[in-house]
Amino acid sequence: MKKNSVNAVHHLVDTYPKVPLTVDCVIFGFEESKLKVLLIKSDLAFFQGKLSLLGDFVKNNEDLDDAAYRILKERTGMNNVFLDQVKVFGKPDRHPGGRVITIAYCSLLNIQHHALNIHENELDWYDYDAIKELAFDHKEIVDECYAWLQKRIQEHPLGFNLLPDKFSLRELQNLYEAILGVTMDRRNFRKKFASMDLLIDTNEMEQDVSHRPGKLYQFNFNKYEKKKRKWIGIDF
Amino acid sequence: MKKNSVNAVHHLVDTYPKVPLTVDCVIFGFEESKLKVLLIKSDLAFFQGKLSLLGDFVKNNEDLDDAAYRILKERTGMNNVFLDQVKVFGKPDRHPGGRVITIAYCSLLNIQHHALNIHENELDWYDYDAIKELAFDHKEIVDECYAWLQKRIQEHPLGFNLLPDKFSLRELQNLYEAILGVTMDRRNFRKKFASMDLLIDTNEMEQDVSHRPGKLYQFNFNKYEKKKRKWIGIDF
DNA sequence: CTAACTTTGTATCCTAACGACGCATTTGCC
DNA sequence: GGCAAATGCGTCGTTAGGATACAAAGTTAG
Repeated sequence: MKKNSVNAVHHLVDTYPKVPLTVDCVIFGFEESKLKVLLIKSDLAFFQGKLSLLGDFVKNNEDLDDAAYRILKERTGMNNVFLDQVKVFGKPDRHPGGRVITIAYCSLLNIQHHALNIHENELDWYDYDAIKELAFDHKEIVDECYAWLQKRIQEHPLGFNLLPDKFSLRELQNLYEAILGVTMDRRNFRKKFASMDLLIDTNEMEQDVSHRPGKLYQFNFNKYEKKKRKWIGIDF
Repeated sequence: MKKNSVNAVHHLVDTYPKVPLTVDCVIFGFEESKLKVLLIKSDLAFFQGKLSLLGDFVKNNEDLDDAAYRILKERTGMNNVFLDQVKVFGKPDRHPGGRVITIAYCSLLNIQHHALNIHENELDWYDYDAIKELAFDHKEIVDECYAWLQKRIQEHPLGFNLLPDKFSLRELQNLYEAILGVTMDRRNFRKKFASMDLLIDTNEMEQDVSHRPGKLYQFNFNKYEKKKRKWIGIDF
């Protein structure tokens, strides 16, 4: 009875058109006050020379998020990094080899933490601003993820994933300025984050700076809980 | 040369695992101060009796957004409605008939506009609050879309898609209160929208209300342009 | 060593937005 | 006409955000 309906469903599903499914990871980093993206030389001869995102097909019984984490782990050796689904790209002609749907994931990681096995894989960091053209529709994907990041970083403490464990307020501000493409007043920025009460003063100071060193802080992930938006968040 | 590389790519793509791909539409409506969702009795015997979202598989050469628009058109007869991609759901076991990936789209539409062909299709509106269980993982999908809507409606003028062309400020406030699950001060709400200068006074009044009628307004889509967020949008 | 320079860190002032609330006005209903 | 219910307008106090002043700490050039 039940088994019959399951069989019927299986038959139905078998009649569906099927498409290959991939995951592409837009991996952002931050160094020298610049937003970076991790890219690799495309492995397709068709795109000879062009750069592309890190991606792979989704395995048969693999969850989508797991696929994205797997790619990150395989390519960078990193575990436990921030990762979030952003959007699906599925134009019928986006892949030269036939239709391929891809799910874009955005990831943020601390460059210092994984300076490893970069070059052996033809993998490297590129300034986001300098990216002109990529293989497939990857330029479009990167841009969507960047827009997503700009928006998200203002309402959620993601930025800290891009910084070292301990950072100065100036580094934090440089991060925000680089991502949002604006300049802000140093003192108001400080005031803002001080009032949020989410930074831990480590009682350590910057080293190797050629001017007055600033205090180093850590982000207090424990203390953070999503603020309940007051209704008057209505703002458009 | 080029043809060779194209052939090679085709062969590569052919080796990818393939999955059926569907689109599911979460269609919100608003009536009697309540947020509604358009649901249909599942066409699978497996889910006998349970309700499900409006969905269909994506055709071979069909763009994803087009598929979502097609479903809306087919099922509701509506064109030109608001529609946006929200998230992909791809747990390997989310469909009883085998793996099926689905892309959730969120749509908002004015119930008055399409009171048509509802019942002939076993299609009907249900209070969002009363939805307890749905076929597949559709409950989870609806909830994600609802969360998406709550967030989105505060920063983008979507709500007007759920209202008649002409509406009173009370109706507008009821909409926001229903979706955000809060109560707001009537006078501040009025002040807020007045200051935004996006409502056109139609010089008409409500009809058929059992108390003092309010003015009717229209939303001025032309005048709206996305506000540039001041940096200090940082708020978490 | 000292003066000039750079950057950090704290405090103050002003304005605009927001939340709370008072109240007169307009309609329906008895 | 009087009451209830909702609309429409205004005011007041608080607060967050932007601009600016200035002292403190450390580096570099003479």
